[in-house]
Amino acid sequence: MKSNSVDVEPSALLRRKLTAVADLPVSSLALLDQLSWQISSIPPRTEFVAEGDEPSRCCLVVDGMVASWNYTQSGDRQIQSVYLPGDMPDLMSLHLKRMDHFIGSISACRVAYVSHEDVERVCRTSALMNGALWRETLIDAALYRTAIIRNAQLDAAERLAHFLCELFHRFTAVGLVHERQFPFPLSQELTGQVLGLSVVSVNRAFQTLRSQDLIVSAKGQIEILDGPGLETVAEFDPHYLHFRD
Amino acid sequence: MKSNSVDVEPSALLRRKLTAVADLPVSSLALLDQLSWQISSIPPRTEFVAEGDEPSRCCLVVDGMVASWNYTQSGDRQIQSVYLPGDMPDLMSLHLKRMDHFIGSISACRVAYVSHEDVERVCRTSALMNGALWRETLIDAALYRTAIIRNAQLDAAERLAHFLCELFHRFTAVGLVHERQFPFPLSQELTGQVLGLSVVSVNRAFQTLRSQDLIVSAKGQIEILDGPGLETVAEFDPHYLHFRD
DNA sequence: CGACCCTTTGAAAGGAATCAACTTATGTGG
DNA sequence: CCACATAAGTTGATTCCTTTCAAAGGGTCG
Repeated sequence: MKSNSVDVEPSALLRRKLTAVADLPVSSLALLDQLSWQISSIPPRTEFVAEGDEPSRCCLVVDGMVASWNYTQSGDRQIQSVYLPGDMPDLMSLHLKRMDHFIGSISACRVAYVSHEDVERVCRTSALMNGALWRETLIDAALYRTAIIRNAQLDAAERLAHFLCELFHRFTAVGLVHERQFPFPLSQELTGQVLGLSVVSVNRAFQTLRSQDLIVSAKGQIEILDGPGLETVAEFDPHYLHFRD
Repeated sequence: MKSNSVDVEPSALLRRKLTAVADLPVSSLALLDQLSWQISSIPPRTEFVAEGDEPSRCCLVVDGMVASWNYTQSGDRQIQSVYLPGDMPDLMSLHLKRMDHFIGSISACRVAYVSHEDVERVCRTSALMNGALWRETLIDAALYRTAIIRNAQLDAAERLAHFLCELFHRFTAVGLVHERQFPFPLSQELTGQVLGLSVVSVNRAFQTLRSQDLIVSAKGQIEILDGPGLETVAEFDPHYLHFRD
């Protein structure tokens, strides 16, 4: 029986994520066991961190999909990034006191909270862990940079293709891809808010990719039929994800 | 006589920049004097860090304007961000070994190089300095996030207005605004590569802002005639820059 | 079964890209 | 100091992609 959930133990999940990017010694990784987590279940489409907040804790996505966004004056929402299990959407709050954006759930999800104090203690104890967490925030930044390029240089179908390639690689890194399928809980409306497109354009972009037999989408899942083909359409180069291998 | 150059002493410049964002004790800031800098003059429009590089040093912009970019397969260039005096464009190379983008000069400029070793020593010595440098990379990330929103949600003139507001605030923070004027060495072509617009659209966006008496542009300088008006057009909220005050 | 959300489709309107040309600086060498 | 070359800014006309508007299906769930 395949499953889209992962190890519920937050420290183990984080260990896995950090290891996907860099080779850390066991002695450093063991420090993660000193972190005290508090697990919380969150309904779909719920903001749980708001712009202007000054959090005293960070969260780790355990399950489901999380996103960060902002609003324009006309009330439109622009999603900046999505976060998968193993990601820490507000790790930046460790050093930027005031949130400059919102964070919320896309699907129903579970997040694990850890106090800034705990994280800071780990960082002070181990320069390697300090570096590893810093690196996580730098990879987030690399994703943002790539989103800038994606939205500026690619047309609707290419943009969607690129986004799906990114998700495929990121889900693969945390072991959530089964038979070339991964969770895709975003409605076309929300997908549009990620890609800077209207719902109508997203719908037609999906049709384009489906008609080229690149993907199949059904029931909140995406199946990649032709990975290389999709990456060609998207001009996708996974280097910016900074995964090992 | 007004001047657009700043203190040439890199450590002093960096101190000023870090202080614009957080209140650091003198004892921590003194550590910056331990950094050994090597100053280099760079001609305009010169790539000095390439995608794929694995730098062993970081650079600090001393003078002029620097940018980071990538190329599409068709050879188009997309600029991700611009860097002003006091900024460290490749600070991320400290923890991301491989560059996923290019860095180069817009105008003629001077940069000061410092070895990763030196920076790492300062980070190990002081948790506060470690946090301050980490924060710098997080603010870069906040700029990227805002660029995503800017490019997705604003039309041509609004986008340009937003970009100019950002530059105005950032130049102000390092003391390079005189009589509401700041350096703007970007051609309209390059401005388009920042904003995801064609030259023609940039040209018309400038005309729009000028015709509304919001700005004047001349000789590589921008003068803000109506700051509040410009910020209204751009829906600009400076919180994302995370400056103190 | 109906309410609701999401997806899909068609037609029209709009903003930006593209193409092409012209003007205005900047700069170099004869 | 002018002739010429080159880069940057400006303008108009056309094309194209995406948005917007409007409405019709399709699925889910109380």
